[in-house]
Amino acid sequence: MSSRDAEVREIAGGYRKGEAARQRILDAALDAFGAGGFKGATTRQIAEAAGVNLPALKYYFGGKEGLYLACAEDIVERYRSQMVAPITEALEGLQADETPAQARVALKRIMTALADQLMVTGEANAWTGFVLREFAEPGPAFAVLYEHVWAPGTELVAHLIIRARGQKISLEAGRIEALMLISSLSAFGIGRPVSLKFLGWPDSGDGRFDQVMAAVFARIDAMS
Amino acid sequence: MSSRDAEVREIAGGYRKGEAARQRILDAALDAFGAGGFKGATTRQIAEAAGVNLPALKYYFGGKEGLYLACAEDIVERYRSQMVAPITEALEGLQADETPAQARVALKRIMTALADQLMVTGEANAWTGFVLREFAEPGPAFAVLYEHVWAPGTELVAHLIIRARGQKISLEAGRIEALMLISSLSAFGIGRPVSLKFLGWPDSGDGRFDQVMAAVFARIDAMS
DNA sequence: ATAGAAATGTATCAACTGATATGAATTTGG
DNA sequence: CCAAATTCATATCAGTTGATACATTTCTAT
Repeated sequence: MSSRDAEVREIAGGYRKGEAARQRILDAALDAFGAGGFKGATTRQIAEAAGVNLPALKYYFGGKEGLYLACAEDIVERYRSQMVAPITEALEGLQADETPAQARVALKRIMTALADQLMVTGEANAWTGFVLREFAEPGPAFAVLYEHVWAPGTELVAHLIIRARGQKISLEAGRIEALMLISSLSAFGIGRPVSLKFLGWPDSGDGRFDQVMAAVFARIDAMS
Repeated sequence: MSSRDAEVREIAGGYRKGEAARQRILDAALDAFGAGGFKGATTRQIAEAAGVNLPALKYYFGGKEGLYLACAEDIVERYRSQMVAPITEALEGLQADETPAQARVALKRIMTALADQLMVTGEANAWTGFVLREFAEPGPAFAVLYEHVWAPGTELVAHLIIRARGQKISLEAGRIEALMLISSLSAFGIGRPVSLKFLGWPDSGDGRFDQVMAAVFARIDAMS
């Protein structure tokens, strides 16, 4: 009976006070899971970082696994809220018969928004770490991340690339190029600390972002 | 005193019998650490997979952390043995004043050898997982991997790109391009299972590798 | 073959981890 | 203000993990 309380409470809003705690736990869990993976993060560490006690995790999320899954859903939500605009814009362009040049513009918008999430946003570290670990060894959160974020996003980029190339390459070739274009950003997502060290950059602020995007744009412009 | 036995034995060859066990442990550890990270792998799991008992890990490597570090050194060794040839070849070309076209050829060789390690080699999964996790959250093995593998390899690719572009871009721009070119392979390294699923490929055998390399080559040929 | 070194095996410990039983404190609606 | 639901805190359990003390077996050199 007490094991069902959490689920019930989660669905039916209920009191307002707990929402703050719930969010703090979610944030702390995202950081912890993103840094150390599922097994690398401990519930005690998360609880302490969130400023709550241990049973609160069970109370709000049913347990460690439920918390992990809630993190995945939260990531999907944050991703959606930032990417909806450029994605719908790009989809409209594809349905209309846009020119290769127009497709390149849409592709640049998509990649900029994506790079912004990876490089600039504060929670990026947790975001990328979480997704990457889940992809490296698919777990319970893989399905939701793949279906709602990765697959549609990559497919969209693939179609934009095909359009940018004047429909002269196959769907498969477009998908391969899309995978490589997107994963080339991982150097500044999950691999950011290493890349910054390699470039001798103390931080990734200001013009740094523009320099990286210039390289991405050059790559897109080279699609003929 | 017993804690120093392992180090002594490790340095002075000693008896031959143990080398086989030592190697089995190392292989099992690479798989385990690569799949689950440092905390995700348990010493019992490694010992069982290696067919030895628990204290053997301490006996041969001093403990879990020593084993982890030994894995990093092993990775460096395997990388070196496969990459020495194309790397020295490329270095010689750079010292001679090779043409952009020649630089592109050398670059293709490097990327092919790298992709071969990431995509084809059987132990690739463990390799990429291990390196990636260590880069995501630098631990004790980071230094050796960065200094001996990542930094020199990426710097070489950067110089080749600059040469391929007729010395018309800055060192920094070349480094950024190098980071992105190399990390674009991660889609088929650490992200291989997801990429295969996305492409609808049941496995990554045969012509698959060629298709990916065709995309990489096209990207290199587009450097003008 | 035999002494000593090397390798393996048994048993166990202390710390940590996730989970939860239990109850107190707090908040909400009437 | 009060009863009920919600939120939070204490204490503790059972399982796991890394480590190690200790005994035993196997191997090498002489």
